[in-house]
Amino acid sequence: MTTTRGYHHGDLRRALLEAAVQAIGESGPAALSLRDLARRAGVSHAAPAHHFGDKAGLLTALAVEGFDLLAAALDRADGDLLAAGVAYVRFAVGHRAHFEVMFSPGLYHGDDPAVLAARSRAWAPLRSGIAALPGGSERDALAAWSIVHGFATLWLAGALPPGIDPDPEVAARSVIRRLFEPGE
Amino acid sequence: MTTTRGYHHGDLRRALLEAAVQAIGESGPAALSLRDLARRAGVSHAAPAHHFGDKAGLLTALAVEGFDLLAAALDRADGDLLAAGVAYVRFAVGHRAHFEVMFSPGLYHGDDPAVLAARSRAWAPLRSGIAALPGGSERDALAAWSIVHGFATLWLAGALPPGIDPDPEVAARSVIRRLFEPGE
DNA sequence: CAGCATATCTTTCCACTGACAAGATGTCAG
DNA sequence: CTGACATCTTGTCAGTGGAAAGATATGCTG
Repeated sequence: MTTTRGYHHGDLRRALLEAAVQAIGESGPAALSLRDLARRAGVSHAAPAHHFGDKAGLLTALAVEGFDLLAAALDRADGDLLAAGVAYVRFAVGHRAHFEVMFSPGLYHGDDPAVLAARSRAWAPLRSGIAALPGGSERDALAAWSIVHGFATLWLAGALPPGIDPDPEVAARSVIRRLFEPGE
Repeated sequence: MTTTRGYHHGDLRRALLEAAVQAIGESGPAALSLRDLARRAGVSHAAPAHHFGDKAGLLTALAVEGFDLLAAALDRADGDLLAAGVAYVRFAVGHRAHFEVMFSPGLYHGDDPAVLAARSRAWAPLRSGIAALPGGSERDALAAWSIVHGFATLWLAGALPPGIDPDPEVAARSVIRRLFEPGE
């Protein structure tokens, strides 16, 4: 909890973003209510507007934060493509609220400069990891991104058939490896 | 099904579903309004409740319709996995409204029996196509589904980097092939 | 320290939404 | 014709997003 130090609230912006993550985790992005966030933060229902303009503005900030977190997680894989793929899935499962918003462009201002910049920051590590691979092509990068993104999305949607390994990282590792060793 | 014919409206249920597809195509599933659908269909704001109960009920019906459409499209590939993958992407792009709802489980009653049945109908063709492949495993099915679903989702989200083939089917075919011929 | 400009937050208001209840209307069986 | 029923309308309520205008704390300038 942030200290009630400094301004009226302390750091309302941060508090609202954290409340949003929690609320989305409970009921999904569609059911998000600005007034509910304001209640959670202990301020009036109009306070959020000052920081984010409107609901889409708040979700835009959340998307930027998400892309930055994702970029950091992928960077930590340090060129290891399999590790990066697993990190992608780990991020999606561990930061479900961010992830769901990030890839629901109808919810926020996708053409916001901050979003565009953060998005490309997240895309860079995967791209360079592919480029470092012998014979790595644009198509390989697209295939790698598609497979991890698809797996993560299906996992979050609960659309995967039963019988999958209950640990998303284990299941993801197996699926991603399929991209490198098709035979086995 | 329950398509009663020849009442006040004619077939309000159908009209509402089609209006929903159109409205979602314009503004996304989050901005969907039952009252707007009622206006589009020329009925009062409370008429939809009688057919679908509530908003989630309407989206449940839309999801079932979507899974059935998808199952039919995949069946038409007739065991050809590459064709099925392309058909998956074609469905997602061509029936964006259905697709977005289908994989947003927070929006509808995902545990509805009709949904479960339709979902497994859609999953069956891909599964059997994999099984028919020499050495086809559960992991292969998962990888195939992940890659097409991921590509379709990223395409719809507009998250793909520039420079991709503007025709989603062409780009998808190239990516999917990566699963079969990793070398080239 | 004093006074002011500004960022932050509150109060008030409006149009809209989803959901419910009760009544009206068309359709069909007998 | 009549009653039963599904269909649709009207009226209502709490909750929401957003705008406008006022209140208050904070930091800056002198």
